[in-house]
Amino acid sequence: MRSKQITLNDIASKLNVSSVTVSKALRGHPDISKETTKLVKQTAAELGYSPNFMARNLSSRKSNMIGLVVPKIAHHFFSSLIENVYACAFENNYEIILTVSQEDAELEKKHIQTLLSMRVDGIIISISQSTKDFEIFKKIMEREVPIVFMDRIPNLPGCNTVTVDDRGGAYNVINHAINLGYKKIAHFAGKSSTNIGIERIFGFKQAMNDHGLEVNPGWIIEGEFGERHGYDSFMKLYKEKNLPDLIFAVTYPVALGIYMAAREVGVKIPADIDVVCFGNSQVQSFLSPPLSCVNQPTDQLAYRSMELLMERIDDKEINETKHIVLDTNLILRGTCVKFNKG
Amino acid sequence: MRSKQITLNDIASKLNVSSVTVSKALRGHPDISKETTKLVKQTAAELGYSPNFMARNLSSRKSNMIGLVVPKIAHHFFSSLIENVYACAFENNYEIILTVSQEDAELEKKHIQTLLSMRVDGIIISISQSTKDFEIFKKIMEREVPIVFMDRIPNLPGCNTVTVDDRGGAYNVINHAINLGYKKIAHFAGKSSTNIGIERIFGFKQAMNDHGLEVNPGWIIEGEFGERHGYDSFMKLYKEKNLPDLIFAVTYPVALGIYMAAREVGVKIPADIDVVCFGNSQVQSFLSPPLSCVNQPTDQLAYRSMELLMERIDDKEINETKHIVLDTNLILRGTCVKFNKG
DNA sequence: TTGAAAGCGCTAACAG
DNA sequence: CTGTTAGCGCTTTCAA
Repeated sequence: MRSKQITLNDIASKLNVSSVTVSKALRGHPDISKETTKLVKQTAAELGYSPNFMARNLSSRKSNMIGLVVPKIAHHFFSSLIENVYACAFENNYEIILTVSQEDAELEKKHIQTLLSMRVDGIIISISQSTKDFEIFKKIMEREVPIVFMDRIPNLPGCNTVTVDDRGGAYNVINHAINLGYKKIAHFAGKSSTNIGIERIFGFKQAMNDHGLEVNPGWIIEGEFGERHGYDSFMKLYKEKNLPDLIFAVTYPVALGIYMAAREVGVKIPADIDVVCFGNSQVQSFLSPPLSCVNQPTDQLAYRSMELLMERIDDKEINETKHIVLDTNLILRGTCVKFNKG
Repeated sequence: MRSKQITLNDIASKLNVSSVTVSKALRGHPDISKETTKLVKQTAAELGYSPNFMARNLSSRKSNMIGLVVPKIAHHFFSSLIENVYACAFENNYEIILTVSQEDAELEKKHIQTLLSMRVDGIIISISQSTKDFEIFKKIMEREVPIVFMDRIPNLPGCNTVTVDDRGGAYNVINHAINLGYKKIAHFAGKSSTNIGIERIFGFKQAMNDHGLEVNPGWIIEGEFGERHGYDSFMKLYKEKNLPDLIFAVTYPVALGIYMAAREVGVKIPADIDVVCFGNSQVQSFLSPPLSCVNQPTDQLAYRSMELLMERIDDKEINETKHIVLDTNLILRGTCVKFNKG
């Protein structure tokens, strides 16, 4: 197969010049005359030349590739994030090597090793919910491969992060709810081993406290970020006959799980119980009822992460660590807009 | 940065053996004694050796990378497809290089060139809706880089394809609807420049014909695959006071656009007008009303495509072209289950 | 069982 | 402006 691949030498010998000349011409190096450059480019096109990135990267010691590690792909938050990272990378002439950890720490580690082996110029990562061992991140940082943590970050000093103001977002939505009249509020929370889990719980509690409301410990239920958590936790409270007036779901899928469970047992949203969640998605306005949420600026998350990473790739000498925190905003739709009970 | 990277030579000199020995040992080559192998692996681990894939690929002329080109990523159909391709690739020790064409033929072409430059071992592609020039695909096939077309395929002889039975799926759902009593049925169709557009239209027409129903030309509206098409087309018919009893949407996003428009003008689904679409998504059951659809087996699409591609990578001599067509199934939820009008 | 030599395709540094 | 030399880190003969 590779026998058919055209190389610099093929072009060079056809034109009776050296391969170096061809190499330079193809890259538009000012060394080479307009004439030659034009001629070279022309024959390259004719021959269907396709530069071998492997070889190029090997000798130039730059790959123009950025590794991206995410926990999931088939969720709106991440697919939107990914799409934006790709867009920004493309604008800046980088290739993205995307890997998916499936929320599994082991897999994540393997992927990182692969990326390192591919000699990516830098890495952007949203860590999995099960990642507890941060040794590998330390190693990467020691190796001086720039890395930026995006949204899901480890509790590790000295690393560059781009996150959303999870605490503030949670605070705002709960504050809004309380002002509406809600008092019995539950939080189907993320694991407190994750930053987003902790921060959202913190914002929730703080809002409750600021209003002098008691936090029922049974109403903070930690779990994973998927539908299952929402479904199971709702069912648990339902069976205990211990449903609150409002549930604040840590993610959109968790809210979906709540919708599912509520429908199953005939509990009406928002008449009997109300729901709001962290994380937006296009289809939320089509749910019944349309789901209100705390909106995360996924485009900003992606672009700022890329910019920060590129900054570090371009200048390895910078030692300060940056923590970019982005604002959220509340999107009110059919839930969490009116208190329905006496 | 690269100065810190450990190479085969570093390990070799530390152990007073040649780099060849190390190379072989690391790959578990039977040439090398158990002892040496063990020793080598151990020191490699100690030193934090990370093999340089660029170099490896360059000299072995195999990249173990597969290029994947899709039109979109933030849509359930594609993200699910991608996730499954990744899973299958991982099981088979391949890396996926994912690129997103954004439904743009030019971008798609660039991405393909990049993949070729990366010397991927093969390519899986779902072509964009605007791809009209198939020259590049011919070139790839001439170059003997295996390529498999998945779901969105070009009208090009001699290429390997894995698709869903679009025609049959469309036929079945319309047949079901007609049996229910629907007669005035519209199809918000895909562009007839795409295979899935054509096939779904064909299945639609055939079902109508088989039941002796007339196809109103104004009720087949071609367009793109996004929300916009659904919204605009609905509004068009609404303003013309020419709404049918049932709309068959070519994709799930198109159906979503219909929901949006219908709500805006106060047309009730399914009481006033009913909707059904091609393509499933987890959230459809949470829509109001839950949306019925023709389900595509994304896992099968992905796995069969990967298998076919790997087959061609492993044996370049095979000349026959394969066309794998997968069955769909109807998922009935809150729409298209009962005819509501006299 | 090990290693020396050659080369994958390209680029960087330097000479001409 | 163009070319020579050297080498990126690895694997593949082939000889020892």
